[in-house]
Amino acid sequence: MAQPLFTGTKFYPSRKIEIKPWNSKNNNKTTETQKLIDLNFIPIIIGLTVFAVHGQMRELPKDFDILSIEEKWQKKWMELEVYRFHREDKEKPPFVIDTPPPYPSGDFHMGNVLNWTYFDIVARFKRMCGYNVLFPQGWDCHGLPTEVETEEKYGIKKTDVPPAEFRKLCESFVRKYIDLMKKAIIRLGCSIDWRLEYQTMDPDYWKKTQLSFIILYDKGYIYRGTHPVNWCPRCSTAIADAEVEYESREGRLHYIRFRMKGGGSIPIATTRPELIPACVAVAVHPDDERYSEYVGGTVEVPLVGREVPIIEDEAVDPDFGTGAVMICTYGDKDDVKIVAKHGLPVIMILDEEGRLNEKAGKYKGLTVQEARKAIVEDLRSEGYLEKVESLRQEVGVCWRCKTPVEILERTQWFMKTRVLTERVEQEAYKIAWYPDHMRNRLIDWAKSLNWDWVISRQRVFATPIPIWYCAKCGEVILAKPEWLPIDPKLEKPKIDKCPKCGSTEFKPETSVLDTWFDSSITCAVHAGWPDKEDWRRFFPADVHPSGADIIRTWAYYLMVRHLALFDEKPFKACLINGMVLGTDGRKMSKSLGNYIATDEVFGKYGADATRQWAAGGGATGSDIPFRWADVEYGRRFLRKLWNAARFISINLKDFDPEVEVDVEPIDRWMLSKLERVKLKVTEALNNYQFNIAVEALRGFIWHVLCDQYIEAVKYRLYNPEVYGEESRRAAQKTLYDVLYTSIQLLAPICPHITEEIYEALFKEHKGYVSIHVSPWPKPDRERIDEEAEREGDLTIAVINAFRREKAGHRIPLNVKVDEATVYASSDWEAETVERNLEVIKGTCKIERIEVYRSEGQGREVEGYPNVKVALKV
RNA sequence: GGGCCGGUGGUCUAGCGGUUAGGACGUCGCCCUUACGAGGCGAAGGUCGCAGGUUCGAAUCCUGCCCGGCCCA
Repeated sequence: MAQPLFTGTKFYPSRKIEIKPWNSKNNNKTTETQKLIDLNFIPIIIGLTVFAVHGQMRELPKDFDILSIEEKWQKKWMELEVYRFHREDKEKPPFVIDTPPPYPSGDFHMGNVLNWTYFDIVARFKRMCGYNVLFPQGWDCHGLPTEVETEEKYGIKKTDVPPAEFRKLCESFVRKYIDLMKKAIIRLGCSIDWRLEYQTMDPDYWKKTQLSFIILYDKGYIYRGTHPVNWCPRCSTAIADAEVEYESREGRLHYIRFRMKGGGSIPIATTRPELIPACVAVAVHPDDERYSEYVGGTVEVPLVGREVPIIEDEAVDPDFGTGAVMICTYGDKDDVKIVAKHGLPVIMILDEEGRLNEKAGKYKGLTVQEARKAIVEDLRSEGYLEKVESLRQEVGVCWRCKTPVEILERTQWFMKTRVLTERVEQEAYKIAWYPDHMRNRLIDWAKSLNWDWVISRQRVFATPIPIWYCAKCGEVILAKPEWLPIDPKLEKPKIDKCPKCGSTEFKPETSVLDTWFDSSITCAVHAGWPDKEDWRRFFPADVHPSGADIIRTWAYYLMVRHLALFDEKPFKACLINGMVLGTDGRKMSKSLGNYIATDEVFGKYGADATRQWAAGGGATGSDIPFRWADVEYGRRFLRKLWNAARFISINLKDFDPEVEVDVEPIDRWMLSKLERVKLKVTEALNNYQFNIAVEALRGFIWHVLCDQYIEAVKYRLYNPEVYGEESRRAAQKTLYDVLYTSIQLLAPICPHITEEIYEALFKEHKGYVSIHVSPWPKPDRERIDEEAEREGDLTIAVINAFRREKAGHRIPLNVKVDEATVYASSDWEAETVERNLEVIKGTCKIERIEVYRSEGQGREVEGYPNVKVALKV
C-alpha cells in the first residue's frame, strides 16, 4: 500500500478550529454580519494570536527578510520531506529528471545556477501537476582535475605513493567540495530528494560502472587494441576526442628542403619539424602538377638520412605551404589516415611524458619543445631550412591542462561507438530537444567521430577496469558480476587457475576507466538499475538537462552507453541551457576576470530573485548574460508581490473563503484574466519556456493585479457601508482566489516567498503542508469570459485615462475631483462606461461623471480612439 | 573551408506570418495616495544588420551579402 502523499491530500483538517462567522450566501447585509465584523474588530486590538484561532489570514509584516525566509524554508522542506520520491507509488505517473551529477570542483557557478534553476522549476511544476517526481542528485567524483589538485597540494606525483593512498587523498578533496556545492544547491532552493544522493566514487557505484563494463564486454562492445590515441603528455594518459579542445595559437611554419634520391629536391612545409625523425613519407596532392614528376620517387629525410617515398593523397592541401608535406607518426589525425591508407611504417618517437625516445637518435630525452629548437637549429646549420613563417593554427589541447595533445599508438581499451552512430542519429529524432536545433549538435558530433571511444586511462582516481591477465599466456580474465565492486590491483580474480593455460599467476589491469564511463549510465542508475526489479518503470528519464557545451560529451555518452546496454535511448527530452556570459559579453570565466561568485549573488538578493534572472534572462537554450540589474528587478518584483499579499492579508482578515458570493463585472474581468495567465504559464512550463512563464507572471501580478485590479476594488473594501458588504466580499473572494492561484503559478520559479505567503494566508484553509504539493491550477478555457474582458478592458482603460489626466493636472490620485466627463462615439462604449460608472468613480475618486454619446474634447483613452475623458478642475 | 546559432531603442533581451514591436536597465518628468519612497505613476527613445524576393500582409518565411559567437575541418 502506497503511503499517503501530500499532493492532492488535505494534510490538515481544514475547518477544525474555525468559527464560521456566517453559514450561507443568503445573509446579505444582515445585522448579524455587521455584528460579526464588529466582533472581528476586537481581536485586532487584542493581538494577532487571536486570529490564529479564528481566521485563515495572518497579517504579513511590513518588512520581510528574504534571506532568512529562504533559509527557514530550505530547512523545513527537508524536515517535512516535501520532495520525497515514492518508488512504491503505482498510481501517480512518474516524472524522472536525469540530474547531471556535477564534477565536484567546489564551485557552484552561475552556469550551474542557470542549469539547476531550469530543472528545479520543472520538478516543482511536475510535482504540482500530480507526478511522482524522481529528482536525485549525484556527484561525478573521479577525474583528472582532482588528481592534479592533489598532486599540487601535496607536491607529489600520482606514482609517488601507493594508489590506494593517493585515492584517499583525492577522496578527501572531493568530500570537501561536495559539501560546498551541496550547500549551494540547497541555497538555490532545489527540490531534490536528498535520500537519493550518490557518489560515483562509492563502492556501490563502482559496482554499477563495472557491471556495465562486463555487460558491454560480453555483448562485444568493448575491445582491447593497439591504436593511435589522443595523449596528454602532462597527464600521461590517453584521452578521448571529447576531451580534446582546439585553441588558436601562434605557430611557425618551417620550409625544409628534402633531397631527392638521384638528384633534385622538394620543399616541404611543416609546423612540427621536431617530428622529422618519425617522418615516413612525403605527400602531395594528386592534381598538383608541380610535383607530379616526383611521385613514386624517394627522398632522404634531413638529419636522419632515412629514405622515404613520395606519395600522393587527396588529403593534402596544395595551397598550404609548399603543397608538399611530411607524414610523421603521428603529427595529426590526417597522418593516421594516410599511414593506414598507404600501409606506411609507424615510428613512435614520443614517450608517455612527451619526450623523444631512442628512435630520435641524438635528440633522445628532449621534450617536444626542446627537440623542436634543436632540430630547427640543426636544419638551419646544415642548410635544409629555407624560411620560417608565423601563422595562426588550431592546436588540439587537453581540455583540463591545455597541454598540446600528441597522438601515440598505445594498447588501450575501447568501446565500439562508431557502430552506433546511425542509431544515435535515429534516436536523436525521437527525443524532444529544447530548443529543437540542439539535436544537431549531438548528430554532428556523433558523425564527426572517426575513432572509437578510448575508455582506459593511465590514472589512479577512477573506477578500476575489472580485468586481469594471465601472467603466463596473457589470457584476459574478466570479473564476474558477483565479484563487484573490485579493484584488480588489490584483489586477485576469484578463480583457481587460468582457464586457458592453467597458470595461477595473474597480472591486474592497472589502467582505470574514463570518468565519463561512470557518468554515462545515470539514466539507468537513477531508475534503480540494476538492483530494483521495476527500474524500467522509471526509464528512460523524462528529461535530461544539460549545458549546450556538453552535449557532445554527456548527452552523447549517455546515448551510446544506454543504447549498447539496454537497446533504448536514455531520455525522452533534452533540456538545454546556454552559457552564462559576463557583463562584457564573453563567457563568464575566472580567467577572463568577468566572474561573479554565486555566493555573492545569493548573499545580496537570495535565491528567488536569482532564479528569476535564470528563468527570465533569455529564451531557453540561449546564452544569457549575468546582470545585477536583472537580479535587482527580481527582488523588486518580490517586494511588489509581498506588498500585494500584505494588502490582501490586511483587507481579508474577516473573510471566509467558504462563503459563496456573487462577483461583480470587474471581478469577472479579473478572474478571466487569471484564467488566461494560467493557460499561458501552464503552456509555457510544459514547453520549458521559462522566460515566457516568468514574464507572464510578473506582468500579471504587477500590472493586472496590483496596478489595475487592486486599485479598482479599494473603494469597495474600504467603504462597505456605502457600497455594500456583499460587494466587499466579492472583492475579497476575487483577491483571495487570484492571489492564491498567482502564488501557485509562481511557486516553481520563486519557491520561498510563495511558501511564506501561502503559510500565512492560505495554509490553514487550503490544508496542504506546502504550496509545492498543492495541485496545479488547471487552466480551463471555458472559464474565460470574453464579454467580461471586453467590458473590463474598456473600464480599466478609462480608469487609467483618468489617472493620467489627474497626474497631468498634478492632482494626487487620492484627491477627490468633483466632476468629469466621458465622451464615447459608440453605443456600446457609452453603455459600458455607464454600466461601470461606479468602479470608475470609486477608483478615480470622482464625485460625478457625465457620459456623452458624442465626440468631445479630452484625453484619448488608450486603445479606444473614440473615447475621451476630461476632468473639470 | 563546412555546420549550427544570433544581429531588435544608449545597453541587455522577448517576440519568429497578422492589433500601435513587449520587457528590464539607463535617461527625463511627476507623486511623501491608509500594500508598497531600497517605492508609485508617467514620458521620451526603434527605418527589428544590409539588399532583393514570396505574401493582401514580413522583425517573423526564402535567397544573397556583411558582422559576431559556438562546433567541426
